[in-house]
Amino acid sequence: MCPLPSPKRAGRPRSAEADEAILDATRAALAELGWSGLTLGDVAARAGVAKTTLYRRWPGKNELVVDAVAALFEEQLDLPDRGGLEADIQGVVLRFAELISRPETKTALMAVVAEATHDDALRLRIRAAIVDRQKHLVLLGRERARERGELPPDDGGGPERDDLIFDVIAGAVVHRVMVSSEPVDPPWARRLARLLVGGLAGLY
Amino acid sequence: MCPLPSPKRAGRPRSAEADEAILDATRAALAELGWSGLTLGDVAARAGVAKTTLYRRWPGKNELVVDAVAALFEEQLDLPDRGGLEADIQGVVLRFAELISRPETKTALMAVVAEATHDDALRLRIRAAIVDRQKHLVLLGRERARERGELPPDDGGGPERDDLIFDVIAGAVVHRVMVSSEPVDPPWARRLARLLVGGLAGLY
Amino acid sequence: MCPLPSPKRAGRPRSAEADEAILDATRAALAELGWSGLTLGDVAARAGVAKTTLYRRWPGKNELVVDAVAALFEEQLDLPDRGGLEADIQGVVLRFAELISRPETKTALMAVVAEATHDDALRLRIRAAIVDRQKHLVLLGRERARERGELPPDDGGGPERDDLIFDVIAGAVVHRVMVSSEPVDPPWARRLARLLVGGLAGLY
Amino acid sequence: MCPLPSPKRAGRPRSAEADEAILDATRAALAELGWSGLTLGDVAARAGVAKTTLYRRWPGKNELVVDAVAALFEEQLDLPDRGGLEADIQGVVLRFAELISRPETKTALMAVVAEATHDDALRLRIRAAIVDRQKHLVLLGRERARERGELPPDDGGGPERDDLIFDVIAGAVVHRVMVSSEPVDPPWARRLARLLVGGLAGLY
DNA sequence: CGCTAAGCGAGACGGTACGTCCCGTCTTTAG
DNA sequence: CTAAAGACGGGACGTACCGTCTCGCTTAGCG
Repeated sequence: MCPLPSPKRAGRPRSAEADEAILDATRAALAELGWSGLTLGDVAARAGVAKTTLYRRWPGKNELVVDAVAALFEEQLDLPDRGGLEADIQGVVLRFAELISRPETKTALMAVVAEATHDDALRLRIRAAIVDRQKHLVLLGRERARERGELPPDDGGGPERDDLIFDVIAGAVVHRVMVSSEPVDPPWARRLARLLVGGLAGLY
Repeated sequence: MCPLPSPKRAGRPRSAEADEAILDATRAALAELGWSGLTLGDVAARAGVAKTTLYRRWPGKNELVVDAVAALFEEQLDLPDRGGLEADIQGVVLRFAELISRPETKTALMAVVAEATHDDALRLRIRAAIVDRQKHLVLLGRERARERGELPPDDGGGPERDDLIFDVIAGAVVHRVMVSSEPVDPPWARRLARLLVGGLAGLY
Repeated sequence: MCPLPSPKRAGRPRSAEADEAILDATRAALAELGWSGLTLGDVAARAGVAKTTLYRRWPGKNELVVDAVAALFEEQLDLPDRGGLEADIQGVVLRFAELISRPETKTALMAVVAEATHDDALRLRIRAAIVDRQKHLVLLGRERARERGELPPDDGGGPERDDLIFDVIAGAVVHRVMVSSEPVDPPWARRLARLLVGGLAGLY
Repeated sequence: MCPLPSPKRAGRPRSAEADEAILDATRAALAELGWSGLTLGDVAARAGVAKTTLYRRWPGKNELVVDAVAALFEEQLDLPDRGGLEADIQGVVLRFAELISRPETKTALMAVVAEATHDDALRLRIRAAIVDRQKHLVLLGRERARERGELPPDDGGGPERDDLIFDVIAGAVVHRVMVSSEPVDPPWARRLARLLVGGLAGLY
């Protein structure tokens, strides 16, 4: 993922345990203290690792947190086929909500996105590690809908439509959780899914 | 607005110019340095004011920034009637996008929301100063649509529907600007509006 | 001595107690830990002071230690008249030895002199704060000897003779204490004094 | 000399080139950076050697520097007979001055002596490697003077007199070079020699 | 002649101190 | 009582070295 030194190196190799311990400690500290309370010295102490070891791998708080959070998104790439577009959307919504409602992601995601407004490299990292993985789920759902005939086949409309539907789903979930501070429960998810299914018909 | 109005006080009164200078300096510093680069000492220096003066009025960075950004939302409460639901939604979307695309809001909004995950008072302040004002626009648009007969009259469905449509609109805009880093231009706004108008029909 | 800001200043004035506490703590830490074990953070903690307070007054370890040690030399400027040149020299020797044999000076003096080989400002500081005060005693003794007629009056021989006798006395004492690690006791001092008195006769 | 000679060892023997390269690099780094700027990592890099190689031979900075400097004193053990006590003293003085005025010795000697105030083993090492070699010269000069009849034969006065004259000569030279920062040139050396010859007459 | 024990380079490791920056509070003088 | 100025105690920062360790690779000598 992030620390990818050249495959064959002289000297003592980096400890893989340390990597894992640091990321675990980061998530724990985030959940406990929040973004602004997160201290790299504290993370190092929790991980039983020297501060230098941490800085050898990540340039700073932002990048570390992105990787720590990204790990949570890593294996969530699949989604059961629920048999219909509306049900699939509802599933995606609940999956998103589950991930971003965890205490460690809730406090971290917005903060790193805020930092990314002044840091292009960070933005790319976030996109590669988190956003694109979420997007994959949305596109997967649309593909299934096409195969089922619920949506017309790809007409070469380009990626704009991808972006629209992804921004709507992800944005709505994030906004509800973070700004409105309301839970994303199955009823809400179903209403959102119904709204989108109804609207998509008119778009294609 | 925010600094405790303290109706009757002895001694030299507080300078009103200072308030404005501080908020202006805060916005300038935000746009220039981003949230994490923002320093209260630096804001005070830009405003030509002592740090004490600043702390006398605001308890900390978070609250100051909320007020500084809220001022931008203050007079944007109205929206011309564009004659139809889809056009009105498009108008709201573009209005939102315009506000949160400014450099000072872009970097600040996400950051304070992130802080608010661990600070209830801050969350209330954000809601009162910013979110509710945005929400007002959305509700205003729905009311007009009802008056025009584009939507059925209020059936007492409660505030859930308000929350859904607001989270969808605001969330989509924020996500496109902040996460996808794509512009919210009239074509995109129109496609979003069409999606929602299509979907709303099925919800009511 | 060292922190001499302009006489009239805005803002809170620097604490004189802090100055004294820092210098005391420095001497204590020196005596306890030696030069290389001395830590500015530790000094600050002993003095009950923040590290920043310390750095606001002194640029680094070297300068702080010079001032801390110099304070010991400050009031040792006088010397009782023992009635004769040899006795006066013996007195000076014992006085020197007493000062540089203290644990805090013993470890510190050589170290700062070593640092001064690469730092001209430090060398000047040492000279002004410590060396010149020692030298004063030596010159005082020679003046008395002239008044007593033990030495011929000043023949305009210039400062070279001052330097010779001072380097010999101070150097011998320092070398015995630091390098030979032998005590400077009255018998040794008397033998040194006799050597010098005998030799001085031939020089003038 | 210093790296444990370990008469019989299995495995690959230690590189003798490395030893020399390390000591050379140490002297170069000392002259360039001074004591406090000297870094074992830097020495290793200059010597083209791994840090481990260095630590396998010396326990630390102090010991390494003592050995590096001592090498300079190693072959300076002899002194031409100048035909008289005063001339011999002058010769010794100039020889000392030459050695301790080099940039690498100037900065190193005082520093290791300062460290030795808290480290007995280091003090012994310094004495054996450096001080005793200097002392040998002084005693050699006195022996010659006795053979010439300039000084009375050894009356069993014990080593105290050795220590006195040695501390005076070495101390004066060191003090002039390090503290007074004045050159030890032939005129100064001659005046010091004359002072001592005159004084010694009265001591014996 | 091939084993084996040590040396060697490289560089990661846990740690300590550094000197700086900012925080939020305080103590001053001036108005 | 406010304001500007600036020192204060405190805490985190990111860096530099320390001295140790773990690697993969020589390199000698002994069996």
